[in-house]
Amino acid sequence: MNLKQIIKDDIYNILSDSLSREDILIENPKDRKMADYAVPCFSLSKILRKSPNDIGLMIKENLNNELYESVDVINGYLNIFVNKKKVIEYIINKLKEEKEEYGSNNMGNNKTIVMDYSSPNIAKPFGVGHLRSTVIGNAIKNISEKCGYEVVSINHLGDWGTQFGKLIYAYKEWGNEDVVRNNPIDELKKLYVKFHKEAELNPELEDEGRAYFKKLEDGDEESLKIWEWFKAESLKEFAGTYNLLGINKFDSYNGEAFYNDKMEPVIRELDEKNLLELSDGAYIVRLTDDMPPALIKRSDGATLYITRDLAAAFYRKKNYNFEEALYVVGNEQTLHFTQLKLVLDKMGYEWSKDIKHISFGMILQDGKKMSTRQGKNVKLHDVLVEAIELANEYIKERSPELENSNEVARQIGVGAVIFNDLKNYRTSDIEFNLKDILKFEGETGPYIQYTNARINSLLNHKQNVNIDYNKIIINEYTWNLVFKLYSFPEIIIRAKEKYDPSELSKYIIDLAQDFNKFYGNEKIIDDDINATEFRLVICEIVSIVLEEGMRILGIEAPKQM
RNA sequence: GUCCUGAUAGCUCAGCUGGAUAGAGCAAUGCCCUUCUAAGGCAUCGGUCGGGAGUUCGAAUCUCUUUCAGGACGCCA
Repeated sequence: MNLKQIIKDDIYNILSDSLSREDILIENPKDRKMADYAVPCFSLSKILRKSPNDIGLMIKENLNNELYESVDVINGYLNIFVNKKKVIEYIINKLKEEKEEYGSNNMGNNKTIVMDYSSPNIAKPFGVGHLRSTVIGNAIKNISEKCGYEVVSINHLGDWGTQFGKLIYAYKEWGNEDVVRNNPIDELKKLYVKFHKEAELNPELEDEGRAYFKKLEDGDEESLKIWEWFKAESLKEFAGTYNLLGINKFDSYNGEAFYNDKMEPVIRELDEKNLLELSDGAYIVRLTDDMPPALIKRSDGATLYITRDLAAAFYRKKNYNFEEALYVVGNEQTLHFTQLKLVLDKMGYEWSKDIKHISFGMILQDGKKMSTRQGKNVKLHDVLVEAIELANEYIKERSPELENSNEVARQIGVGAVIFNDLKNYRTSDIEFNLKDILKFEGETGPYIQYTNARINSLLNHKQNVNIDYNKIIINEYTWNLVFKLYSFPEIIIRAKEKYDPSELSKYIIDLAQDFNKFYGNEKIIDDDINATEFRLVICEIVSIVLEEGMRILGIEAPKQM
C-alpha cells in the first residue's frame, strides 16, 4: 500500500483530461494538524484555469475512497486525512510479518557496489578525521544492502606513497628501534611531525623523502623491511580501535601498496592511447583547460596517488564488475576524483560515470583543518575511551545493578560518538567538540538507545492477545507515532539515493522523539486489556524500526541501560 | 589570483522536487518521579533565514551581485 501513489492516482483519474501525473504534488504538511497529506493546487490552477480553491473543491467532491477519513480545502490546499484505523492496522500487520525486513527493497538486486571507505593511513594514529569515512561508509554499506545490493567493502589502507619515504628517512635519521617498538604509532607520529618541522627549515629533506619512496618502490630490501614493520604495528593498533567501534568487517584490506605491480599496464595503456605527455620530466595526462593535468609519474619515475587509484579502479571493475564504485573520502579530495573519472573517460571507459566520490565535510579544530603534520590530529581511540568512561559514570549513578555494565557502557559511549558523526548532513564540516560528542541527552545516540531500552522493559508486560481494532481509540500521539513508521521505507530509499546516512539519523531521532511524547503523555499499561495490548504492539513495532535503524547506522542497541 | 563549499535562534544544526504562522537539540527559566527506566516529558524565552537586487500567485530554497569563512589548485594522499 502506497498512500501517496493511491492519492495521486485518484486525483489523476478525476483530472486526467488536462494534465499528467507529474503535475500532481503530494506533500507532507509541516504542521501535522493540517492534514496527513496535502495537495497544493496552485500549479494546477494555471493548467486548468480555475482558482486553486475551486480545483480543490472539485477534487474533493469526486474523491471517493474509504481510505480517506476527511478531505478539506483551505487556502488553495487540498488537505487529506487518511483512515487512521485502516492505516494503523496495515502497518502493524506489515511490521509483525516483516519484522526487521521492513523497509527493505530490491532496487539493487543482482547489482554490486564496491565501496572504498575508512582507509586510514599506516604509521599515523587513527584520528577522528578517519572516523567520518569509517562510520559514513559503514552506514552507506548497510543502507545499500537494505536496498538489495551486494556490497564489497574495501579498506583501502594508505600504505604507500611518498609519506613512507619521509618516514623511513626520519626513522633512520632520528629514530631509535627500542623506543619505536615500545610505542610504535605515537613515536612514528612524532617522527613524521619532526620531519615536516625540519623540512620547513631545510626543504631538501623533501627530496630525501622522495628518494626513499623511490627506493621503496624499486624494492630496496632495508626500506621494505622497515615499511613492513610499520605496517604490521599499525594494523595491530587499528584493530583495537575497529573493535571498540564495532565496525571491523571488511571484505578486503588491499591498500595502495597492493597495486604496486598493477600500475605498469595502466601507464602502458595511457601511452598507447596517446594520452601521456612528458612535462618537466614527469608524465601527465592533460584534461580540460581549466583543470590541472593528472600527474601519472614523477620525474624520478615514482608513481603517485592517482596512478594507484587508476590501477585500483581497473582491478575492481574486472574483479567485481560493479554497478557503482563509491569512494567515501573527504571534500578536499574532490579534484583528485574528478581527475580520476576524467582520465578513465578519456581512455574510453564509459563506466567512469559509475565512479562516485562520496565526499564529506572535514572535522575542524578552531575552524581550521586538523593536520597530522602539525601533530594536531586527535586520536579516535582516546575519544572513544573517554566516551565509554562517561557512559560508565551514568550507569553507576542511574542503574547500579545493571549486568554486563562494561559492555553496555561501550555500546553507549561508542553509540554517542558514531551518532554525533552521522546526524548532520554528510557534506557539512564539523567542528571537533568533545563536549558535544560526550553529550548523552537530546539529539544523541544514547537518547535513541535509551528510548529503545525503555520500550524493551515495557514489552515484558505483553500478553499476546488479539486486538479488537473496533474498540480502539486513536489519539494524536499514537497516530503521529505510527504514521512515522509508515515512512521508513521511503527514508531508506532517500538515504540510498543521496548516499547520506543523515537522512536516516534524522528520521530515527524523530521517531524516538515521537515515541517519548507518546510515552510521556500516555499511560501504556492500564486495566483495559485491549487498549493496553494495542499500545504494547505499537511499542513493539517502534522498537523493531528503532533497532533496525540503529543497526544500519552502526549503533548497538542495549536491551537495558 | 582561479575554482568549489558554506552563511538560518546565544551555541550545534533541520528545513524533501520553490508552497500555508521558519523547526529541533543544547544553554536559560519554571513545572512533572508513593504509577510503565527522569539518559525522559510539558511549558516559557529566543530568528530583519549574512547584505542588496531580480524571477512569480508565492523565495530560507531559484538567478545575479556583494561581504565573510573554509577548502582545492603538477611531482603529498
